[in-house]
Amino acid sequence: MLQDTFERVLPGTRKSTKRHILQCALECFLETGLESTTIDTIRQRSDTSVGTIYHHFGNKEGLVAALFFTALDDHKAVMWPELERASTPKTVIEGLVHSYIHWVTGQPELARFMFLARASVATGPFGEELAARNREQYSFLHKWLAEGVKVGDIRSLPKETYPSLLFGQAENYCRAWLSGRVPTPPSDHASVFAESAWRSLAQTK
Amino acid sequence: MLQDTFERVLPGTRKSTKRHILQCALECFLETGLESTTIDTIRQRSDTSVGTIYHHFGNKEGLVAALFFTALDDHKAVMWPELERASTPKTVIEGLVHSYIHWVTGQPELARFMFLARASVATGPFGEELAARNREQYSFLHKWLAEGVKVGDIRSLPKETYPSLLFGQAENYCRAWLSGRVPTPPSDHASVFAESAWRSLAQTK
Amino acid sequence: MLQDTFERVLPGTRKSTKRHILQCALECFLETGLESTTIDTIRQRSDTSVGTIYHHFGNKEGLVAALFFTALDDHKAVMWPELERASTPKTVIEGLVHSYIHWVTGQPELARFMFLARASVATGPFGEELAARNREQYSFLHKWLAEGVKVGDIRSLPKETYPSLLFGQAENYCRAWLSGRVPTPPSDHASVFAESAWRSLAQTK
Amino acid sequence: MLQDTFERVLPGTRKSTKRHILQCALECFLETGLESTTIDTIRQRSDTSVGTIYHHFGNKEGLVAALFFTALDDHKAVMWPELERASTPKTVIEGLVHSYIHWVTGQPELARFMFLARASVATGPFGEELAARNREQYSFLHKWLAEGVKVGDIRSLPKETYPSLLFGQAENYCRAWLSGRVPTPPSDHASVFAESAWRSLAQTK
DNA sequence: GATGAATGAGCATTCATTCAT
DNA sequence: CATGAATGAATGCTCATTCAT
Repeated sequence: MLQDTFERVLPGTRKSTKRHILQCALECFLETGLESTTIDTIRQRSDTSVGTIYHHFGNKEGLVAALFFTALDDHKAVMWPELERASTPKTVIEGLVHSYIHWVTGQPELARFMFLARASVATGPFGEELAARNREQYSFLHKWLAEGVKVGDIRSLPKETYPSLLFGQAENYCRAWLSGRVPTPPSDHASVFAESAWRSLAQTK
Repeated sequence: MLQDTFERVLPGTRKSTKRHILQCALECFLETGLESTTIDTIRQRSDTSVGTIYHHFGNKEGLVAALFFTALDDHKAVMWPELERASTPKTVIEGLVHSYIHWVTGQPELARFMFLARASVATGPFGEELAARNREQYSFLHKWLAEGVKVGDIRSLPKETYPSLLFGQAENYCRAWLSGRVPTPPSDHASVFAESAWRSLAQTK
Repeated sequence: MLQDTFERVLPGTRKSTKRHILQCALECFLETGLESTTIDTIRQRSDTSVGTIYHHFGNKEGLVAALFFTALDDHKAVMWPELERASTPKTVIEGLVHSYIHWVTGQPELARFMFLARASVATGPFGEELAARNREQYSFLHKWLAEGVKVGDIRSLPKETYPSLLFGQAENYCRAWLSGRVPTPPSDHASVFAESAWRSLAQTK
Repeated sequence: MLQDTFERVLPGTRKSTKRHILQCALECFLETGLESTTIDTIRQRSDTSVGTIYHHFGNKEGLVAALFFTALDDHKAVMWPELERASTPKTVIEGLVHSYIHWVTGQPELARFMFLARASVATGPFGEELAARNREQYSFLHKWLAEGVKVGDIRSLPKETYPSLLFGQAENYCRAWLSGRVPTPPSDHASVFAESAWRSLAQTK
């Protein structure tokens, strides 16, 4: 299953070598952590050479970033459509939480890697790119919410609290599941988190 | 202000040297990260010698753990009393969120350090100690919630989702604030998160 | 101007690719040094491929040697004729110094490269070829000087000191100019060095 | 003999380890060249550890610089006194050349190393320090020469040509000797170079 | 001729840790 | 208690060179 992650995620990437290294690196990072994984570990697992790794990714940071943005793209592709589904506010809000949980449950490796690598990527040379993508992603959400506030469906709250109210609970549980602190997959509780998000955001008349 | 953190937190520690090293190490870890901070960096900042550092903390992991459990103790001392305050369920739930946010806002360095070091401590030789403390801490909470469920104040939900529902939103925002992604301190939005937590957990009759 | 160096120096080289690589390699070596210049740097600047570079020059050492001997040929072509000009000893000696300075001033890139690469070439597999060329070049000079000594025009001195007495001062200044330690081009002081060389070598009756 | 170089040159250096590493590094650099000598080569020869080498010198560049400035100090200590010897201009000029040759002949290892490392040091982070020392050193010489010009003993020439006229010939021969191109030590020809320098600089009435 | 992916030995440097003083 | 010289395994990365296409 893990073997196929990048065939699905990066179907355009013909170069099997590059994709293969990404796959192996992901496994190494998840097993051993970002800093503890050495280039040589990845080389052994992927059965290539350090030269090849550097040829394709420049350096370790570049490899991490390539992996991270691949995950981000995949995450985004699952999340976006939800906002555009014409439906009631409740359905959209709950749909967003469901989508988030669906992605994490479907791609636990990529999800864990994103939690693992976010701080590192944000600090490194690709930090600005990451920040830009985040801004772009949330601007859509904020536009949708602003509309909901105007119509009287959504509570009027400080803008910066919305993402936390919407995803905070689900994310917290996903972290716990991904790190093994709780055994039950978030998908089993998706409705709980979806409903709580709606309770948190809904304007009660 | 930062200078006094450990005088308040570790009033018993007479040895100014040890406390001084802890303070300097905290600053280094926050500025440079756990792995990137070297013993020599801490030595320079604290103007001692590597020998002294090893004398007091055994090794780098021990230094991190000392710092982490100091923070955990402080955090716990602020959080616990809340559960014991006799009051309405709503007040207790909201009080817990307020306490959490109060601590993070009052000890941002320690809070950031806890987010920074948790994974490392959990994996290392002090992992079991950390897990035990967590179990102990949450068992009180779960007992209190079970009571609320029985009485009909609290929604009956999977036990493992409660912590996420209670703290997830506040924690998510605190992370964002501590990492600089949002500028407004969580204390400014404490009521929002407190109320949302209550909405998420309250049994609506 | 630099663009044309090899069109003048290597007019026979039809293959513009080869000449282009030589030109780019020269620029790289001068800017970054012999060892610090990598094949990949040259590849980037010349917009070719490593394969092409290796196809034409065998290896890095071969590229350096090709450049060096090109410079040596050019240098020789300017210097030789001077010895054959029928004239007074003074004119010949001064002419040699003038020629040397004229070449360095006219081909500062090649001259700098010769100073840069001589040690490397002398140690490498082309060392013997270089030594042979040097012997050949100086044998003419020594023959001419021996004649001058016999006739009583030139001081009788240890044979091995003549090259140093003749070119040492000019060379020292040229090095200083090429490395930027002095701003005035050697051509401005050519007569000073020419006259001093003659003073050093002339038999005072 | 080589063993004692640094006991004479750095008598104040008590730390035998540091001095020992300097000595071994000098030998390695002379045998193998600056770039081709690896830290590990020096470690093997000095029978210490890489950690110790880095502890004392920071990095390879620092080791080269330490060696270079040690040589420069020694060179300076031999050259300076000559200018202060009250004597005829001819004696001073010839004395300077003799001193130069005497130092090179007496410290061939240090002399070779200076030729080897100068370019590297000049380009690196210690370049400005080197330039400053050179300026200081030559300012004395230029003052002395200016006096000689005023009195009518020394030819009036462009200031920047004097060092080349004075030392160029000797230096050129020393380079040839140190690199093995000529077998006879410069000391055997010291008078030739001293006299030629005087001929080059003397004002002929 | 031209290309560039692949190779892997080799290198400078880092850093936690030890221990004699 | 304090010091800091010494250690050496480990690591990220470089780069000349090869070779299949």
